[in-house]
Amino acid sequence: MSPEPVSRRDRPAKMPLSRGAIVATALNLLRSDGLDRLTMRRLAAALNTGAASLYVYFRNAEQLHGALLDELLGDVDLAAMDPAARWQDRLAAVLASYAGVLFAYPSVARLSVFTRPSGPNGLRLLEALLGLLREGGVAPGAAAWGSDQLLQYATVTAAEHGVRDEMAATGDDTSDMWQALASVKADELPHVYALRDTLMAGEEGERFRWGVDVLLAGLLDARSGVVPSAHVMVSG
Amino acid sequence: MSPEPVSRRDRPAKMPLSRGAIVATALNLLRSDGLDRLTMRRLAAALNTGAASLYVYFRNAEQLHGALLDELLGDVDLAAMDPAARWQDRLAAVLASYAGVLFAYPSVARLSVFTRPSGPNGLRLLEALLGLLREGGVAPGAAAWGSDQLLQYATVTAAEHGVRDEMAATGDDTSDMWQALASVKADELPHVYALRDTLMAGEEGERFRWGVDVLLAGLLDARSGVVPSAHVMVSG
DNA sequence: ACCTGAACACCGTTCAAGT
DNA sequence: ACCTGAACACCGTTCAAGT
Repeated sequence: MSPEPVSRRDRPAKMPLSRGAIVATALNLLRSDGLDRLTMRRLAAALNTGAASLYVYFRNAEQLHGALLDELLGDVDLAAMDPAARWQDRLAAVLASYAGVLFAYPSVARLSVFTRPSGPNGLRLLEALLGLLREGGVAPGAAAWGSDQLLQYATVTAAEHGVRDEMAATGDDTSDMWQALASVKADELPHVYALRDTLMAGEEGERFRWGVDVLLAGLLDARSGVVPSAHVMVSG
Repeated sequence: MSPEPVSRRDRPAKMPLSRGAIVATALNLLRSDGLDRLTMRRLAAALNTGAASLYVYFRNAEQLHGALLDELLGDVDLAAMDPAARWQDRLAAVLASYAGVLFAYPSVARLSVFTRPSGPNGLRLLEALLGLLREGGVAPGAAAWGSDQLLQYATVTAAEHGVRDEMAATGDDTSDMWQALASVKADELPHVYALRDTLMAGEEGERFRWGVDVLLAGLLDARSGVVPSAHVMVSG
């Protein structure tokens, strides 16, 4: 018998394209090469097809990124702590789990700053946060707006961490901010000068937890803990 | 007499390149075409030269973006209010002025999320914020870390506004989040369902001011208003 | 030192043509 | 309906060669 013809360019046998197969392959490429190298062309090549084929399943690269983000959010632990713990600690743990997922994919964190997670996993995360805030006695309106602020804070913190990582990897480690602070003069910018060490001090996780506590204290504060009443529309 | 030779490709007479000239031209291109179209090649063409010439003055595109950002921050009004007003209101006004500058350059806002403003104008803004927080009685450590959180909040809010603007301009106005919230079922995600209108409600400036107040209340709170003491290094 | 054309190694997206 | 090769209209950065 004659040998079976090998599939094009000697790649593993082609499986049919599908949103799921594309996302799975994209995730692998993301893990191995990072978001910058996850291009439509390279992804298509990994799937043994041409870039044009991807546009049958995703309107554009941005929509693909959104699907990737939600896939990743499936790893967030929504009950990341002893249910007997204080609600604040459980909320911080959920946010830390979310931030941790983004830490593991630094370039995705950067992307997620501008892509509110609206897929099923993103909505589950939102539900968990709202539940914890309501449990803690945060008013409905403040919970709604506050959940957004908390999520935003965690996302940006993770994204900044990712950018720092990339800079370190590039060997571009002399942060402009460090240099700028080092040359500040006491008589020109006295507050910056006095606090120049504290501004950059602290371990990341420690600062993150501190920032979450600031937001929670603010949300519980009597003066800021409610939103303009016209916007509180509790339905259901 | 023979006619004077026109300069290459009939452009205005070439002035010598310099960091200043490059930044000025880049700002014009930014205003007219947006960041996405401000490429090294197009910028060089506007300066009547080749892209390679820009690399004499800027290590790469990112460094150019940083210079652009600091240039823009020169427009931030650091005394944006009656000095007799409450420090909270003055601080909110400074942040609103900062956010306003970014609103005027939506694509730069996106960029500034990952480029801490470390130029002279950025440092002046930081000095103003630290001064106001100290005046309000916020402890040194909390002022240092809190100024970062406030700046981050303003930056991301402006950047999100910019992304929304761009989507509206593209006609891509059916936000994924809106669609997702509309199809949430009461029994699956009860909190999200109950708050689905409030989550997206509110005018941007109103939400922004509310968020600033949450952060300030949190920073003034006795429990979160201090940072781990090991990090408070007041020098000078 | 400063400047440049040309080259290198890529991009996202569209479209006519195939199956 | 799904898939594709080829084309369109671009990118950032480097480098050898010029002035």
